[in-house]
Amino acid sequence: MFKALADGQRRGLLDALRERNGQTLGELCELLPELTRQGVTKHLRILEDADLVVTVKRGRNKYHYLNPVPINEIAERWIGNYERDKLRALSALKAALEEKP
Amino acid sequence: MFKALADGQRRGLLDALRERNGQTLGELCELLPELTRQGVTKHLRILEDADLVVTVKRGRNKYHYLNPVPINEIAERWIGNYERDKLRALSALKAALEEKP
DNA sequence: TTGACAGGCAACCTTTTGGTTGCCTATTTT
DNA sequence: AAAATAGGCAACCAAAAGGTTGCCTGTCAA
Repeated sequence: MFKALADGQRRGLLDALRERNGQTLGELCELLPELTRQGVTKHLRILEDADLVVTVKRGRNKYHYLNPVPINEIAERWIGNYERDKLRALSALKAALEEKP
Repeated sequence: MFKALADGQRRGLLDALRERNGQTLGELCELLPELTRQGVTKHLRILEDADLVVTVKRGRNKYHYLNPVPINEIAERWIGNYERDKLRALSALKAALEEKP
């Protein structure tokens, strides 16, 4: 899940879907001209496995939709925890840096 | 930055620092007994480069501190954007899935 | 001052990741 | 029915990530 987000081009795909949801593979390929269709497919597969995009196949097309749920989970569970400790960590950091050698 | 967070053991190190801030390399090594000291060092280097931990060297020890700032930035910039579109994306998703083939 | 302790550096190895090419299937369109 | 369109699958390849071993440098304590 973090791994899926760890690649810039994949984040780019998510951004593209955020701008216009429900794009097909071909449309998304146009946004990454430096990659082949299969390269894009692989990235989308990873995003799909991470449940960050969800797809609908209809006819010979496959439409890709952004799924905001798992990102929300990250925000709430992981980042939330660290946020909770934000001030404490910052003050500990400050204290450590201010101690005289 | 996302890459730094993409590894489970690195997230484990951050968790360890969240529990007790300012640990030395040796202490952190005890938390990952399956890795050698140098393995842990490499992970810490990556976290340091990503500015997720900050270190203070004193004497022969090096103390590691969690830096909550970049995580906060992720939460605000990246996740915030997607959050903003959360409802919109969800409804688009729902609409797409409900369309009859 | 000698030895032990904490950590750094560099070379090396293995697996994963990002990407490609080539071919195949299914749906449209004409 | 034929040709074009949209996508899937599998094998292969290069580069990067994760990890190891071996040795070297500082710092503290006996």
